[in-house]
Amino acid sequence: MAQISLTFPDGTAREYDAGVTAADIAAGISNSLAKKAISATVNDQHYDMQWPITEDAQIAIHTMKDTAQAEELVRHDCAHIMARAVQELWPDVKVTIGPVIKDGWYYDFDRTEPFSTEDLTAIEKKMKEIINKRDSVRTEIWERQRAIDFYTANDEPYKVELIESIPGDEPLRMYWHGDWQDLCRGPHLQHTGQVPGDAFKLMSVAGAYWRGDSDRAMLQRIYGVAFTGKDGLKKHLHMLEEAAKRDHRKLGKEMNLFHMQEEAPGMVFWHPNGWRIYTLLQDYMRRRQDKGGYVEVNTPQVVNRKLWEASGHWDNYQENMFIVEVDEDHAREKAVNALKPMNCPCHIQVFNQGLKSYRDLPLRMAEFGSCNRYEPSGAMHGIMRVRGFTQDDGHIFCTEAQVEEETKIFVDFLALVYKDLGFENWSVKLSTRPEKRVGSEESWDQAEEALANGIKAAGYDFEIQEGEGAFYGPKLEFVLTDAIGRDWQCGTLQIDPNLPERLDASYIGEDGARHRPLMLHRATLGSFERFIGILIEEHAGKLPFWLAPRQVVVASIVTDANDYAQEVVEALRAVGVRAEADIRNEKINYKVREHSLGKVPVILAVGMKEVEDRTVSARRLGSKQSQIVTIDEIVTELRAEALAPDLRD
RNA sequence: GCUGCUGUAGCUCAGUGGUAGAGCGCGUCAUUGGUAAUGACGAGGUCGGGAGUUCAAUUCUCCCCAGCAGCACCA
Repeated sequence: MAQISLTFPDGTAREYDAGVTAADIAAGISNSLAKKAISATVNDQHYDMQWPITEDAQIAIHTMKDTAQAEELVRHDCAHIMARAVQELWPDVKVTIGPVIKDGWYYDFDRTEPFSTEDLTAIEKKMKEIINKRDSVRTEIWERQRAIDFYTANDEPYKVELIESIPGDEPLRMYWHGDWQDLCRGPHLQHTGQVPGDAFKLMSVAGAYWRGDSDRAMLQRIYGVAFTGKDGLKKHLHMLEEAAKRDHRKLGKEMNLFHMQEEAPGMVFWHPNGWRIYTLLQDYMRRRQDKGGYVEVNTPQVVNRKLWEASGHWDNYQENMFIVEVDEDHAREKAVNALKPMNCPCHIQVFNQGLKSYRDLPLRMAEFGSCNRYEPSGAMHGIMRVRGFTQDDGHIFCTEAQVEEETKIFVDFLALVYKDLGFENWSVKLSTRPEKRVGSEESWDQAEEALANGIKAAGYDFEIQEGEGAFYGPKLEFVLTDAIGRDWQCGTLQIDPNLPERLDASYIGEDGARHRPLMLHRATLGSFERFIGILIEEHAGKLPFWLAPRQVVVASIVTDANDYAQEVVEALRAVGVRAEADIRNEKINYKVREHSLGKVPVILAVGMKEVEDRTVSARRLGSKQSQIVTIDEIVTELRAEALAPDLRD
């Protein structure tokens, strides 16, 4: 038999027969390792203990201490164990797929009856039984047709379909533990007992379409989380609890920022506190955009269908538009209008007024544009996904040659804004040409390259989302993450040669002839609604001082200090700090507690001592300590802090 | 839009086939207190909307609306 040489992490190399498995190797090293081993990394590939190794390789054998590998295996085995538990409890349930995801796994089942909360408990119990059986995991490679015949005979139509959709005719890997069997790439643990029985939990059931296609069967998906030990699970559950406290819907209520109600689903009623944040953010963005060379415009909310027909929205986006029919007296037919779902067609109307020269390009046009989209009911989420929202929208009219430079300028701009607003972690995605698209391959090549180069020039890494671009052009997405780890696209930059064409935008070139400009759709925050939602969650409601709707409360300790409290408030207001007096007949403890819960960043307590000394006792949100300072000192300090980042020196 | 769950006082929630309860908040009074809840008393609800079953529905059934989780969607 041929010999191969395997090199271990400590650098030693050993000779083995070709086809040796990690299990053999571990057994050759020690009994305890053979028991503890869970998998191996062979030349950077994650190997099952049973897989034969046929070539010289670097090898590392893993135990549960190797968290990355262990978590992957535990979660993957949990998926299988859960599927087995479900089929043992309800033998007529059909299995489909069950991948590992962040923190856990899910598995999709086809079952007529819905899974109830009690069912989940029963499944968990059954899973623990299976784990306690310590059934060894066995794997075999099967010919494709044999696998198809097997699943056909076992009445598992989804598995048959899966195999048929796998391209090529390579043999497939089959796995067993006990009598239960699944088609799976692996790797897996050595036996079910290697899954810690106290470190997983089934979290929820929800519907999910077979193969992610809304035209196909709705399956039932069970989500679970799993870790390598029970501390991991405990930490995770605690993290979820903490995240729930940052939820912008909860904080929005607690801080009295906004509300929503049944009569206007997906529309925000901004309260004074929330609207303060909104306008501060808008003022800030306006100043930034002015400095960034944008011209601001404002365009109509209600526009006749003719424009939407010309732009293509009428044919492609109608089901997402609020349509307004007006039955005018004496009119032969009803006037049909739509609330604008996007600002771009209107911006081209502004661009089209008067002849434009190449000297006008790039022309950066901005609008805080209110849009309405009839979003599917299930898509709505707090103020992050709504039907009425305002974009910090902008369209850059430019030539192809200017795209790369404009991209870099925009990314720099966005990075500056995100930094000002306290975001360190955001990611960029480049979505490339989709299957259904317009335009030549060359123009797509050029557009994708320009975006990639622009972002690289700005100094950021990006991830490519193959085929996720708009039908008219590629796009950059700037993604922020909410409290419980859901990603939200906020900023965007999209190249669009299509709309200028459809709406006949042109400029006079150096050569005296008419040319078509390109249009770059871009937004930095995305929408104020979504961004404020993210902002609240990122800061857990404790907004930076300049954005805090209520900045200072001056709380009197005794009634005799009330006038003085009012005087301090006036001194702060005179320099533009948002201050209010709390002279209610309540104890200072009560006032401190209430305003702390209300996330007011600074509480100034004043009693008789402060009245006599002309001082305040200042307390920062989150701090247990207070500090005695003079009125002048606190006014100077807070006045500086109240400035938006772009107004500081 | 799809699957499942939920909807009771301003908020958070308990509860029942015989038209409802707590805590907080709110109002009044007392209290003048030193950095995360002072006390007493009081007001407040067609139990999401509609229909049905029943002597009787907030409770059971159906339809609708909204919210929540996930899926799909987000040119």
